[in-house]
Formats: sequence, C-alpha cells, structure tokens
Amino acid sequence: MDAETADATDEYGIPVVSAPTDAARRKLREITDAAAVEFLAEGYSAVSMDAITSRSGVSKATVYKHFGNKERLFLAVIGGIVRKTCADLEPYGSTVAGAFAEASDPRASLILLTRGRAAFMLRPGVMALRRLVIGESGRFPQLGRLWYEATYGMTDGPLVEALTELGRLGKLVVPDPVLAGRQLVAVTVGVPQLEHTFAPGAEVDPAELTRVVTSGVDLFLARYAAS
Amino acid sequence: MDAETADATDEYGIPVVSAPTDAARRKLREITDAAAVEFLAEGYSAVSMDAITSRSGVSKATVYKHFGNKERLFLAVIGGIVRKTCADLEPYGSTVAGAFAEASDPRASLILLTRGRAAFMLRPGVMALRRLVIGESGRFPQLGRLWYEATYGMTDGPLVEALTELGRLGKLVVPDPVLAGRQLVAVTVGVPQLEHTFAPGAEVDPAELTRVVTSGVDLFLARYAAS
DNA sequence: GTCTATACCGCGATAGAC
DNA sequence: GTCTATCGCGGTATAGAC
Repeated sequence: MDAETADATDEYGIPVVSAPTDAARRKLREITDAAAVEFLAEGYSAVSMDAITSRSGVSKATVYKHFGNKERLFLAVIGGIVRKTCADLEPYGSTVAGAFAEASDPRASLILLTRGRAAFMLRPGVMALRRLVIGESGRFPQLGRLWYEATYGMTDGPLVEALTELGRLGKLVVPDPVLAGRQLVAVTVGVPQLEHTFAPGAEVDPAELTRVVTSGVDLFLARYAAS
Repeated sequence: MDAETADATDEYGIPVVSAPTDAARRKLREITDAAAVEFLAEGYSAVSMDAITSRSGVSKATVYKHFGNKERLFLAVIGGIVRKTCADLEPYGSTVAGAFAEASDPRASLILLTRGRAAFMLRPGVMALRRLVIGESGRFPQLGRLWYEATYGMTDGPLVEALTELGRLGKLVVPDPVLAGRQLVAVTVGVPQLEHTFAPGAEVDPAELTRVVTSGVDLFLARYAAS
C-alpha cells in the first residue's frame, strides 16, 4: 500500500531501499498527522484509537508500541503542535517588537506588529488548536500553561522590553509596561479573537481586521504616546 | 432512599404525599444537577450516562424517558445554564449601562460597570462554563452562538446605546460605538479573562482586578473622552 | 517493528416487570 | 413513571506470528 515494498525501484531501475529508521519515522509521522486531524476536530475523549489507526493506515499495536497509551499520544501530538505554533508566532513577538523600538514611526510599527499577530492567531488551524487547548485544559493543565506562556506570556518578554525602550527614548510614557503590553494585545488581537472563538469556521475579513487593529493601536497610543 | 415512600409522615403523623408531578420534577432536577456537575467537569464525550445516573440516584431508563438521548440531555442542561448565566449577567449590561449615561461621573460609572462584569465573568463556575462552551462549540455550534450573543453581543445592545447617548450629551466622542463597546470590554474584562481561560482554578485578586479595570477604563477614556 | 486477532470492559440505549 | 437486567457495539490495550 506504500512505496516500502521489497522490489520498489526508482526511474533507473535501481532498488529504492529506505533505511529502516526512515520507514519507522514515516509511520510515526503518519500516526501523528492522523492523530492531529482527529483530535483537533473532535477533542480528546471523542476520538478512538481505531479512528487514528484507520486514518493513518498503521496498525493499532504499532501506535501503542510508540506512544504507550492514548494520553501520551495526545500530549505528544498536541504538545508538539502547540510548540510549533508558538515558534511560528515568535516573529510577531521578538523580531518585530525589537525593530519597532527603533523605528521612526511607532504607530505604523505597532499596527504592523499587531496586525500580523492577529492574522496569525485568527487562522482556522490556530483557532481550532486554541479551542482544543481551552476545552482540555482541565484534563491537561500543562497544555494550558504552555499555550498561555508562549502566546500571551510573550507580553512579559520582548514586547515589554520594546515598550520600555520606547519609554526611555521618550516616545511613550508607560508607567506599567507589563499591563500596557496586555492591554495592547487585548485591544487589537483580542477584539476579533473573541468573536471567532465561539464561531468555528467564520471568515476573517482582512479589511475589517485592519480597521479594528488600527483603531486599537490608536486607542493604545491615545493613552501612552508622549504628549 | 428518598422521602417519597408510601408511609412517609410529617411531624404530626400526617402522611406526606407529594403530588406525582412534584416527585417527577424533583427527579428531573436531580438529573439535571448531576449532569451539570459531570459535564462541566469532564466535557461532553468523557461523561457516561452511567456516571450521571449514579450521581443523581435515578435509574438510566428514567433519564432516557425524560431526555431521549445524551445529546439532548447535554443541550437541555448546559443550554439552560447558559441562559441562566446570561440572565444573571444582564444587570451588568442594560441596567448599569443605562444609568451611567446620566451619571455625572462617566469614569466612575464605567469602572463600576466593567469591574462588576469582570468579577462575574471570572467566577470559577462561569469560567468553567465558558471553557466547556468553547471546547464543544464544534459539536454544538448553537451553544457557541448563544454564549457570544448573550455575553459579548451585548455590546451591540444597551452598552452601545449608552455610549451613543454619552456622545449626544457631549461627554464622549465616539465615531463607532459598536467597535468602542468591544474595545471597552476587551481592555477591561478581556485582560484578566485571557489569563484565567488557560488556568482553571486560579484565584482572582480583587485589588489587582480593580487596578486592571481602572487602567482599562482610563485607556478607553484617553481616546474617547470629549477633550 | 509491524501486523492480525482478541481479551476484557464500559458505553449508549432498550425491554419488560411493577 | 420508575426500576432491574440486558443487549450489542465499540472502547483501550495486549499477545503472539512474522
């Protein structure tokens, strides 16, 4: 059913023999891919190991050899996706935040930063992951902590540093940079996110998103911009 | 096992015979109470009908007589709680919002309004309900719509009217009252809510809540207060 | 390492006595 | 209306061949 038969050849007739490790890794990848689809769509409890095995084409015994039980499989797969998602979000944290501290136009930089962050967070896959983490945060508190740390906890990191730096440069007056960072995220990303949290599959209108984010940044600057 | 035996008497020796309807209603109430506890703690799929019957003390057949199947039971119970919760939230929408439009001190009124709303939304039971609705919004989209309409959709209602009215009175300058309402909620209620969404059981510090809400209202007024 | 086959249990839902 | 007892299925997890 896959290309791993003993007599497989390439276009020159040369036998194609993957290293055993490669085959195992491919199977493993197919398991995690199938599990991700199922868990993201149905949640933890509603997904059966049968559903994952039949989607992945791998036998149930193999899945258990690799992951031990359902909880470990769930944590490995979803935890991995959370880490990956957070890594993809990173550019909208440190990089841009660090850059805008030196930019001549803080307003434009803030809009660029939060607009990109919002568009990323509103992507259907990211929203589905977020819903899953929230729904399972009772059973898997680790995931809730990890998600919060890597997404909003960022406001305790580079963004706060950037706001503090802008304060030193005299462009902003920010008495509490941590709180200000949270407010900035809430009033830009948070506004459209709130609606989409309860409406799976809703479309994101780019123009409307720009409008909301711009208004949020202006709201932020009306309070914190230096006179 | 309950007080519904045929020879039950009160303190005068007079037989206590509840109307059949009352007994049925009590059983029904015990079913919904047990189901609520289980569903709120475990989610939809992880809860078995056996768990609900054993917690309620009512037999499984009776549960099925009343509710037909598990999905209907879930929707009836959780939908009822959502409606009840939204009704309890109502005072922080229309009543206070209507009052603060005429108040001499909009800032104090806004703080009172959003502070009460935040404290309500952060109550553990409300947060647990919110997590459940989010987690099951794929399977039960009705609940997601109902929750959003009754909580944040409120910003399209009395709050927006109040903001508009304050605009007419010359106390605020609000070009887009709907967006402004969402921003007000996001920058007050939304800030602490975001943290607690991913940390079930976390405590709410009243002083910190007041500080965050007050700062949020000031942020809001810095942009929208009439010069 | 991976498969087929299966053990064992708990699930949602129902039948029929009372 | 409510119970006890049970059906049939699908759940997680494992044993043993290859």
